[in-house]
Amino acid sequence: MSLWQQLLRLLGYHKTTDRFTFEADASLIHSLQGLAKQQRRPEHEVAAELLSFAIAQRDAAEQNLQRWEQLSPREQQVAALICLGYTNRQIAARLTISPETVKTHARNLLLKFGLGSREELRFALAGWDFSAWDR
Amino acid sequence: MSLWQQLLRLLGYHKTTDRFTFEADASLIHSLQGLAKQQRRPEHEVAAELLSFAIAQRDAAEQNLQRWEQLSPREQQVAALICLGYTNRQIAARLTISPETVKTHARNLLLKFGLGSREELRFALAGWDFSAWDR
DNA sequence: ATTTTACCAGAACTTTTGTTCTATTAATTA
DNA sequence: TAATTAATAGAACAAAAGTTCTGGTAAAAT
Repeated sequence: MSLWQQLLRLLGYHKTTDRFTFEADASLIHSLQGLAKQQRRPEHEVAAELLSFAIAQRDAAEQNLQRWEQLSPREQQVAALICLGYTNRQIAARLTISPETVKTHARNLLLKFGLGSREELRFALAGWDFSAWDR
Repeated sequence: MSLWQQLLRLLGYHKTTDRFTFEADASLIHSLQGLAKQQRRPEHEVAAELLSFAIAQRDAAEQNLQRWEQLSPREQQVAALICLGYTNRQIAARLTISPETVKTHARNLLLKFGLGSREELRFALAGWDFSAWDR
């Protein structure tokens, strides 16, 4: 019985793996084995924990999406550019407004997110892809 | 408890009973199903991706530990307090040095980490527990 | 019709971080 | 022994973010 099948079984699944998924699993199996050996724990246990960790990350991302949707168009623009790492001055130049206005929008959107700084915003939305806003 | 042990603990290095693991799996199944449904993808595929993501996080943490160990005692102090969210002034007061000196140590430790700002440091070490440095 | 609210715009002032430089000391290297 | 390096300490200046305030307009509520 393969590791993946062990995992699926642990998770209560009884599906067979197709060929594509198996290839991806090969590298995962290797990583999992390395990690499990390092931790001296069974692979399936390590895998379950890693999944739990990853899913928690996703749940937080879901909540942030709801907050994102409450932003005004302008606030979303500013938020995206903040997360892309631009300074107020750079954002201002891009949106043809003043840096002070950027700060105002930043303040407002942070309030809607319930965050205290743009660093927190960048941290909260770290897994998001804002490349579409970077034209 | 050493920092390494703290880190391992944060990374979830602890023994669990079969029973605990089983309970965790039930919630995992639920979460996985929800996520897979949302993404309209097979559960095992989503799980593989999540695992991949989680393992990448772990690898990065390992690398950061090596960099941490290259820091001088003072640099570790400053790094820990930075990650706990203190300002230069606050750190200076605590270590009875000037804020300028804090900045110098910050500069030096960031160089050793290969990072550009304290925000990046806080991001890189986000999963670490620095409470022991917060007396 | 008037008031309220959300959105967009902006400025003055403060705080914080970043950048570049200087100096001393102990340990190591040439 | 002199030179080099790492660690620790510090300051001047610049850039960036944070804080508090103001103002105009359109739409919704009173």
